[in-house]
Amino acid sequence: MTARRTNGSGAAARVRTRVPRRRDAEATRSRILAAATQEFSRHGLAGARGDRIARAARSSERMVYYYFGSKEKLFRAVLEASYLSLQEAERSVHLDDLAPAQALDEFCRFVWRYYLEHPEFIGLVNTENLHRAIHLKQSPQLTQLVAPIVGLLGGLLERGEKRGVFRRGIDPNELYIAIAALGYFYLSNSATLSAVLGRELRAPTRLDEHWRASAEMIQRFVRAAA
Amino acid sequence: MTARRTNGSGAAARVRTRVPRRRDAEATRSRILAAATQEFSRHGLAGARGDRIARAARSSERMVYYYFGSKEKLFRAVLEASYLSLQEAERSVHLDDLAPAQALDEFCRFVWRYYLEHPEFIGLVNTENLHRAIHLKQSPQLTQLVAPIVGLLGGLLERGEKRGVFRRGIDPNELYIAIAALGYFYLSNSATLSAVLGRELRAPTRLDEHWRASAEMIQRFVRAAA
Amino acid sequence: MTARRTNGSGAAARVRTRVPRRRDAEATRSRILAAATQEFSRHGLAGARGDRIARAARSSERMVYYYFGSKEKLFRAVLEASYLSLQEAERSVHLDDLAPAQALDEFCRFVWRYYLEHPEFIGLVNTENLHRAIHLKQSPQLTQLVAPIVGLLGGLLERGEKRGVFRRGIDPNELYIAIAALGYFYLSNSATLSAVLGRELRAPTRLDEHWRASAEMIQRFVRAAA
Amino acid sequence: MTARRTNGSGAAARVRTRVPRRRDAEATRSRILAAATQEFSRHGLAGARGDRIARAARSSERMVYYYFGSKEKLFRAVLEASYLSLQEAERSVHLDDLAPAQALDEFCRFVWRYYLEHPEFIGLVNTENLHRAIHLKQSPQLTQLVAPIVGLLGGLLERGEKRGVFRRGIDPNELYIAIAALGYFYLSNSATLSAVLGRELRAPTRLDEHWRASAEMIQRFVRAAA
DNA sequence: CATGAATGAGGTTTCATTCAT
DNA sequence: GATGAATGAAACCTCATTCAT
Repeated sequence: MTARRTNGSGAAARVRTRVPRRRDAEATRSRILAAATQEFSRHGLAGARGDRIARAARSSERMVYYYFGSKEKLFRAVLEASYLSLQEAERSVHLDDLAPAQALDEFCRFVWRYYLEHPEFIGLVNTENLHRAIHLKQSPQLTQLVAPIVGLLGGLLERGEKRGVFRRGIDPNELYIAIAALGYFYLSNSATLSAVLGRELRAPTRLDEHWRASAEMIQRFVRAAA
Repeated sequence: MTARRTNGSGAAARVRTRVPRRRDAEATRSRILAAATQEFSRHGLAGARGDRIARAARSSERMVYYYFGSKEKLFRAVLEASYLSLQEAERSVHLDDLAPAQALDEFCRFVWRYYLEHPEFIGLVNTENLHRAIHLKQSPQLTQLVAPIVGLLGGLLERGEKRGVFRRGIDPNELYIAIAALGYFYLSNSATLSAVLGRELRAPTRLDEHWRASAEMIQRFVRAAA
Repeated sequence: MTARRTNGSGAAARVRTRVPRRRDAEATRSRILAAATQEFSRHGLAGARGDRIARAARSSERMVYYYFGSKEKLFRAVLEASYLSLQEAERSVHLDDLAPAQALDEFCRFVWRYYLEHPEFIGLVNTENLHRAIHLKQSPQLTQLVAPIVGLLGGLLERGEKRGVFRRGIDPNELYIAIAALGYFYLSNSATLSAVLGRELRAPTRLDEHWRASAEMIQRFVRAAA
Repeated sequence: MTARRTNGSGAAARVRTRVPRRRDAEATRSRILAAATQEFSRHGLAGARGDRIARAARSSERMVYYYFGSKEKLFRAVLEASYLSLQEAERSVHLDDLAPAQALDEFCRFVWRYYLEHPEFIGLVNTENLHRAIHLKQSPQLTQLVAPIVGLLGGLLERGEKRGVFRRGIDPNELYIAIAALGYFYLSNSATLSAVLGRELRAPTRLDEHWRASAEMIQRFVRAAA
């Protein structure tokens, strides 16, 4: 029912003989967080199971409560961590050195790649939307989280507009949503869409085709009339 | 599981015009189905509660099992009914009398409206994607369900192409997905997006703005170069 | 959930146009009884399922209650019918024309054959013993049911004793029990015994061997010392 | 399912001699097992009730699942424990120091006594036979369980044969079955037999008489012709 | 004579969580 | 800091049975 953990991180134990469990505790905590991220993403909040999280984290259910207090608090912790990861990734996006159209393409690619490589993020966000974002609203640090990235887009639009390559009057928020929508929806709904369209949307060629079509759509949307 | 009874006992109906509906199987069944549709959409499969469904249907939990056998089978029935409703609605879309661009606009409007007016559909589809479409795959009648509507789009693209108003080489499947994505994602994720962008996406003006921007994007995507 | 029965026993309907359902009712009743016999025998009283009985009888659960009132009453009816069948079969045993030893052999063979050919009887009796014979005790006609057959055995013992081939002082009741035990136990417990002894007790050769050994044991038990 | 804890915390035991046994896993587990043994024996698998088991074990239904996982697994555990108890008891039978006939008598007495003193065993075995030994077959350790005791009988037969007191050609398996049959059937079916024969088979005198008659029958069966 | 609809009560099982050491 | 034992509440589901026609 509950896994035992032979506490034998040899090296660490040898180095710090007086503070033996310190790092270990942190490690346990983060293994639980990682396991919970997968579990909540794959099964939703109601469908997530404490024992599966404990097992996947090579810890015990008791520890989950020890560190996180309750299932809901654990979910909030997972959600916060996931959004912060996204924000951190976004910070690595630098578009200033590129021509506007190319920069926008780069941005689209970033968003698409992030969703593609972080399926757990999509699952968590869907779950949170099922719950009408109540957990998100409880984490003040997460509100207005996307501001910087939208700011980035806004700057890019302005730059492109000045150079005459982008048309005027495009709302950066709407643009952000459109870019997100084209990638997110495709991946989040690939299972039902594949069934219903009768073709496998996760096939590598299809994924690539979709990203290209999406980027094209975004470009044509912002492009100034020739 | 249980036979349906098309309630057309003409004589009885004539005698008692009030139709007490106490032992009306079809009515009970469909009240349960409607209640379950809401419940599953709002809480997912794992989060849905049998007693809430029973109460909302003004029936008993026992009846739920009498008609549908199990929670999962009930979910499947709900899913089938929802997809069939969509298909039926799609059948009412006629685009042949309109100019291509206008027809495409009409199509976008239809999709957007459907999602807007059927939030329960979005909830169900999200839930089904969480489950990797296992229930959908078990309902053979639902596979290839969207084929007709994609065919419609394909015909439209061809027509526009011939008239020289649409460019060539656009995959109707991709176009369908893009149109769906722009509407679905916005509504499905409005809660988290509102929190994270710091603005209420459900405000009537915003909704309208979004539909307009989406339609514009689709038009620009297919439009032949001037 | 419940089976339909297209009531079309053509011939009967044609012959008696005024009393159309009479025989049908009787037939339904006895199909239910037969189905219940199997079900109770195979699953016990608690494990028996009304819907399985109804389905096997090509009738409905409602009819079961219509004819028998309750599960327990149905069980009693089954039990009574089964014991009466046994009694009837016993009435066909005639031993008077045979030499005592041969007659005893014949008797053993009868008992063995009956158990072998009526596995449902064994199941029912086991079930009734689980319930400490409360149903049997409620059916006054069934008490003292075996009296005649024990009487038969008693007569046989006397006859053999007089001829000097059987020894004295053998209780016919005990003899009856012993004969029953050797056959009943073997068949009733064949599943666990086969598993535990590591050999298939139901193999035709084994069955025959056992009957022979049992008959031999009985003969040696009653035989007068040479 | 859950690890056992051999309750040997010496120090603690020394401090509190009363042994409060409140959080004693092994004790709880075995109380549940004992209660379940009675319940399954008395009511069969389908008729057994979880709440009765919990109450009799002075525990909770929840604990039953904590330790045994499901009703069926609990039944399997009960069955295994019961068969192992029998095997253990059999190990205490030593026949080598007695003359063959006397040893055989001793053996018969042991079997009879075991059944008489372990009515729960008979109930369980009957239940398991109702289920065609599916649980027994799932417990590999229990297959071929009776091998040693049959071996014992085989040795005894050989010994008696050499001394000329037992006749040749007797299958120890058949002999074992016969001995078991005579005792088991009498006790297992005492309720129906009593009703049907019109005499109380459980009366102490009757019990004794039966054991004597059975032993006599076995002796006469194996005895070499004078 | 027959039946589909309905149901209360209770069955087994699972869940998130806390106790006691 | 960590753990195994324990638990109340409620989940899903099944059963024998009755209602209303």
